[in-house]
Amino acid sequence: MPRQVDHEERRRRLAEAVWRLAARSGLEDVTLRHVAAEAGVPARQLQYYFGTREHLLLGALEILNADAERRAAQRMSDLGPDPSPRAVVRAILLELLPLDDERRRTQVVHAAYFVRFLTDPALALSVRDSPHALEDLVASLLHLGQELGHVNPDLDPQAEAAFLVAGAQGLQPPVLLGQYTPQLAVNLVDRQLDRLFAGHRQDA
Amino acid sequence: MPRQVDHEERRRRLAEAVWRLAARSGLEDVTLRHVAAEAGVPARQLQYYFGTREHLLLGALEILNADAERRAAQRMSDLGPDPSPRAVVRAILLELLPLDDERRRTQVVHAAYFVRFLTDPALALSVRDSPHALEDLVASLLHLGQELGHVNPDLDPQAEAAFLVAGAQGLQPPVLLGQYTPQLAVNLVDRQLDRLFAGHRQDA
DNA sequence: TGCGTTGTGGTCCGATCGAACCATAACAGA
DNA sequence: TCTGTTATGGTTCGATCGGACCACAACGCA
Repeated sequence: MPRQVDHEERRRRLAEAVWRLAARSGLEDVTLRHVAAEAGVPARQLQYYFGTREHLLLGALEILNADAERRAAQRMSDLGPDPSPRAVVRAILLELLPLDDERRRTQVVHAAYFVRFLTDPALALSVRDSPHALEDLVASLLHLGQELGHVNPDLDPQAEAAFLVAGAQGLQPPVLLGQYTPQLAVNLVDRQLDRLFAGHRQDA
Repeated sequence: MPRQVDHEERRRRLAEAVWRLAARSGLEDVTLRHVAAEAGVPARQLQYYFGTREHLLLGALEILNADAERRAAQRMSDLGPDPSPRAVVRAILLELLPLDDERRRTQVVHAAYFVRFLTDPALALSVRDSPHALEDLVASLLHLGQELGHVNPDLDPQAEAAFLVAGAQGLQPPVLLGQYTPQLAVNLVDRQLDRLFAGHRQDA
């Protein structure tokens, strides 16, 4: 194999150019020429590494999702050993808020792709593979919290988890638009956690 | 004035074609030719009634927003005279869910425009004119509910209102993607209303 | 030293883009 | 009936689109 080149590295650089353009003005402006100019390479490279524009969009999204997942996993393990259910739920929800440039970028790019998710079957797989994974995870943590006596045993973990996740996701637009500060969004989430983790009985 | 033509009617028809295309595959496919074909008119008409493509996108969005506002107002008045705070809050939140074709279309088109809202100053005005109007309205209704003894006086109306609205808005994507049924989303909202309108003291 | 695979750069093609341009049909008022 | 505004249709332009094509540089292997 001649001309040793790191394919993954190349694809990542091109994908990053796609993200920047998509976040700036939507998929509309993600043309092969613009991406090439943004990445500082001849347009021909895009064909070589991704083939068609459709594959470029799909590939860029996959890399973005893989990155986001890795960062999320990292922040989860940063919680240390044996984190409380509340801390884990909080970390999950904060992952859904645009609290830094990486999360902001991920969420804006997802917004740019969203309408395509509705119709494009290839892209739909990127989001539908585990539709309720987050909600189920939060629900199980709430259930665990109930067993530990941190959470009111009367409430329905699944329903509360679903609304918690929806709430965090619904806080994205106003924060991205600058209507809410990130801090306010975090406060709103914490307030809900205060309510749920009210500690009805400290003993098991 | 010759050739009596209802301009508003024409612009509406063209705007509807924009909505259909935008909802189907995003702003990317909203080209002058596609819109003309979708509306069944020569492309020239779009120039005449909207000027540039940019003005077409902006105009179509304004008509969409005006329609949505009118429908919302209609459903509010359908609540009858002297509706309970809970009924009004519920109606507001359900307006944010894709429960029929019109709401679904409105919300999908908004999603298609979203990334533009972040950067395009002209479009930003369409959403930023009253950033907290909904939250404030819900908050005032929760406060009224507290005075009527329908709502726990301990909770913070503004914070709960903000999270309610965010939650409803965050339920849009899973419903649009078919991961949640509309009925499930409504149930989740009603569950939160059950919690908030717990009726701590029935007398004032 | 060739040889064949791998990667790069530049160019070209047909299609389509947004928008300008022009001719003319329709019709209210003089 | 004539006139000028209003509206419509069709055509054309330069730019840009996605993607195909071709020549060739780089390099491991025989």
